[in-house]
Amino acid sequence: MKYLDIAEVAQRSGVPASALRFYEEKGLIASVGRNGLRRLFDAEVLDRLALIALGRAAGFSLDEVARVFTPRGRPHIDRQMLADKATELDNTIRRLSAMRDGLRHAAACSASSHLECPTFRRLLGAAASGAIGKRAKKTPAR
Amino acid sequence: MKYLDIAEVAQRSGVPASALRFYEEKGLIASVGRNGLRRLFDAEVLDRLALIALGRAAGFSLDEVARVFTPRGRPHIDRQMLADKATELDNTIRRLSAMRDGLRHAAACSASSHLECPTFRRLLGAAASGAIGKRAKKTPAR
DNA sequence: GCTTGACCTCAAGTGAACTTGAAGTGGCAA
DNA sequence: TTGCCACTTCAAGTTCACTTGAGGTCAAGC
Repeated sequence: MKYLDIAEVAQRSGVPASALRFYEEKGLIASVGRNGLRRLFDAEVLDRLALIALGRAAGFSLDEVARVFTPRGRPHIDRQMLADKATELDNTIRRLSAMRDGLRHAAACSASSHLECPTFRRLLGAAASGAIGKRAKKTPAR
Repeated sequence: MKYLDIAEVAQRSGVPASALRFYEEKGLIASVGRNGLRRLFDAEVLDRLALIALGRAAGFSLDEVARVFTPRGRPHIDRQMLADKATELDNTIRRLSAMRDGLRHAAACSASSHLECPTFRRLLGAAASGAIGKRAKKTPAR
């Protein structure tokens, strides 16, 4: 069988070598051996990395991914966990939709100052009260 | 007129005093004077804080809020900026919706291993390819 | 007048997820 | 055999948004 060296995994997965080493240290992935100093990975690691990317995209922290997605060895994913995460995403989506609508309105609104626009003020109130309270964030590009 | 001391602002806005000092240092808010050592704030600061919360909820960093939301003194919000942010939110929402659907499916899917489920693998592919690539994150509760 | 304690400043710490740098190693081409 | 250089390790640095801690001040109540 053909093993992949870290550069190849990095290239195929788009995950930098430094991150791969970091993931290995964290127990998220495992190398199958070495060629001299160099780590060798099984091609399966690519699935694993995809799974990690998926978890991260769904809002799991790396620690959560480590705990939830890979209890031991082969990934064995808890269906309830997935359903819960889906529900959580639903709430996030609802919040963001409200935000988007508010922003859209504010952008189109003709009030001289946004602070005078009732819709904007409602948004403001929601944001202040924490009814929105959470936020959408982009991953630092990678 | 009545000025608010930092504890009052903290209490009314829900933003801890330490964060208020931090915001002042960053130029996001300004105190109008002192009573002895103690900062005094105009009640207007509450609007400002709501605006900051709104910006953060919409995905702006504090630096962005400082630049975009308050070019100088009174907030003067760029409508184009708002529209852009709304569009960005739209994309985020679309991505998250896809994620949610995928998770939902995976949770219900009967394939023995998620890795054998075609829908799950498609999700995996999307996550790996960066088609999803960004993530939703919660603000640390506050 | 004196104590109290909420506020002050400034520096350092936190946590997540990596990246960067310095110094070292070893497989492979010439 | 030599030398290259992509890889290695380990420690420290980075960014964001704050929080925490130590040591200090002062308006107000008794």
